[in-house]
Order: sequence, then C-alpha cells, then structure tokens
Amino acid sequence: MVAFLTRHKMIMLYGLSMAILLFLLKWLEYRFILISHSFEIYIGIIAVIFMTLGIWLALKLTKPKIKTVVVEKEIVIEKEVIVNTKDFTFNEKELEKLGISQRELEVLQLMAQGLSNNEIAEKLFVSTHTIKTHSSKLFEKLDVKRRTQAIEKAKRLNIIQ
Amino acid sequence: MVAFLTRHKMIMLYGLSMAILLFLLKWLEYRFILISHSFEIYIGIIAVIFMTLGIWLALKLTKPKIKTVVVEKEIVIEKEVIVNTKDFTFNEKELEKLGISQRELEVLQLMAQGLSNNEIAEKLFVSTHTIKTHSSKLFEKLDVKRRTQAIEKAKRLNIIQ
DNA sequence: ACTAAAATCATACTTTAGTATGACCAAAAA
DNA sequence: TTTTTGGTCATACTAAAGTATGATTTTAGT
Repeated sequence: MVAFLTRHKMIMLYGLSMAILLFLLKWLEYRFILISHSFEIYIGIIAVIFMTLGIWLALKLTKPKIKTVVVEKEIVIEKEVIVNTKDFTFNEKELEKLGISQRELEVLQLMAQGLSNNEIAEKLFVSTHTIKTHSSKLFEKLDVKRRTQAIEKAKRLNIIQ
Repeated sequence: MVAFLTRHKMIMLYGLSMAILLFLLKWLEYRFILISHSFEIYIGIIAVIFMTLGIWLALKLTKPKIKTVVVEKEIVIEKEVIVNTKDFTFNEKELEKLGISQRELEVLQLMAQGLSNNEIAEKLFVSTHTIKTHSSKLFEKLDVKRRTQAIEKAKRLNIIQ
C-alpha cells in the first residue's frame, strides 16, 4: 500500500493539483459572471496557472542526465621479489682492516668447508705446520680462539661465503 | 533514421500535437462564436496549450539535470617487497630423517656459534663427557668426521641458522 | 607395565687443533 | 740498501676434539 503510494506519488499529486485547479476554475467562473469585462484576466490567470503546472511537471518528470565520473582508485599489490640478502661485496675493506692476507683467507675458506689442517695442507701443497702458522695468525687477527669461532666471525663479517 | 526518430520522438510528437491543437483552437473558436456555452471547452484548450508551453519552456530553459555517477577505476600498483631467499622453515623433516634429537640440535647450534665442548657443557649444565657423546652421535648421524664439517653440512641442510 | 629411545656420566685412549718460538726466503716498500 | 711483510718449514708442547665402550636414569610410546 505504501509502496503503491510511493510509486504513484506523481500521479496522485497530479490528480490533487487537477482537483484544486478545477475548483479554482469554477470559482473564477463565478467571479467572472459578477464582474464583467474581466474575461482577459481570467484567461491570463488560466494561462499562468497551467503554464506553471507545465513547468512544474516538466521539472519533475524529466530524467536527469547521467554524468559518469571515473575516479581512479589505487590498489597496491605487493609483489614479492626474491632478492639475495647477502650482497656479494665480499668485504675487502674488512680484510684490509684486519690485515688478513690472501693465503690466510684461502686457509679460512677451506676451514669453513670443514677441512682439517692436514687436508688443507694437502690441498695447498704445503706442510701442516704452515697451515697451523696461518691459522694461528688468523685467530689472532680475528681475535678468536678456535677455528669454529673464526668461521662464525668471518661469516658474520662477510669475509667468507 | 530510425535512431533519429526515436531520439526526437518527443519533439515530433510535440509538433504534431501543436498542429492538431491549433487546428482545434481555430475550429473551436469558430464553434464558440456560433455555439454559446462552449466556454469551458475554450478554457480547457487554453489550459492544455499553456501547460504544454510551460513544459516546453521548462525543458528548453532549464539546465539539464546532471546525475553524477562515480565509477571507481582500480589501478594496480605493483610494490616490490624484498624477501629473504632463505625460508625459515627450519628443516624439521631433515632433522627427523637424520634422527637428530632436540638435545643434539642444541649442541649443534652452540657448536656453530664457536663454543668449545667445555663451554657447551657449562652452558647446558652437563659434563664435557656428555657433550662429547652428543657430538659423536651427531657426527655419525650427519655422516661427518669433524665439528666444522658438521656445522657446514647442517647449515647447508637448513638444520641450523 | 614394559620397552625403546634419549640423555646422562665415566674411563681410557687417539687424533687433531692450537701455542710458542725460531728460522729461511722472496718480494715489495721505505 | 735495508726493512718490512707474507709465506714457508720445523720442534716441542698443551689443550681440545673425537672414539670406543659401558652403565645409569629419564622420558615417552605401546
């Protein structure tokens, strides 16, 4: 019922307006009989009323033009990019700072691979004594006591791997 | 042509109506002179004409109503996110596969930090013997001979760090 | 309740790692 | 030229690391 009223609101309003106008018309017609020579005024009033009604109707009934406004909405999509965290700028500065020589670095690298002093010696074609000397100096320079510590620290300082 | 007719249907209809109305007016005016008491019809005609004029005026003179429709356009912005290559799924499967116990893993981790057997023993409140037993079993399970190898292999298998 | 695995401790031993010290040589820097 | 630095080798020693073997105690699963 309410929906019906809402949907036909315009029609209802129009009907009501028509009723009021007809009433006014009748009243004016009566007045017209009493006052002569006011025919032009009566016509004028009718004209004004109906023109106003027309304007009102037109304004109410025209469909609005649809203007489409495009609003750009940013959507951030996180794209995972796999990047090596370890940069390959093998810290040569650190090597210099610590005064680690090329040969010592070699020994350090082989140590980190899990080789024993003997294996390193064989690989580098030198005696085990030499490797021991190197490693001792390395530990001094790295300020550590054991090879495992040396490996850990060297990796931490980006000297190896 | 059909599209044009459809679009200007209202205007065409209006023109047609006006033509018919003018004709009717002239005819009714003539009838009004001849036939008295047709005053109401004349008024009605006037009303219709002016209402139509009002509608026409309203349509012509008013600015078109604009209904703004906002359409959101999605713009995809790719944001690069740096991700670690090393995933943190600490290889529990590998641990199980190798049969490495929790305690052994602890020892392995402390080893990798460069601690000696004695230091590990102190840290875990056990004797050095225990640590030696653990490490021996670890080396067996990891199929290595030295702690440095164990550390290297464990890191490679993502068991530690 | 029983069993198996895990964790602990211990002794005895071997191997490797690491220290201290010194010597030799070659290349580069002062 | 002399000195420094890096690399080499050696002896002697100490300190760790690692092995072998065995035993006891927890802990968790059947």
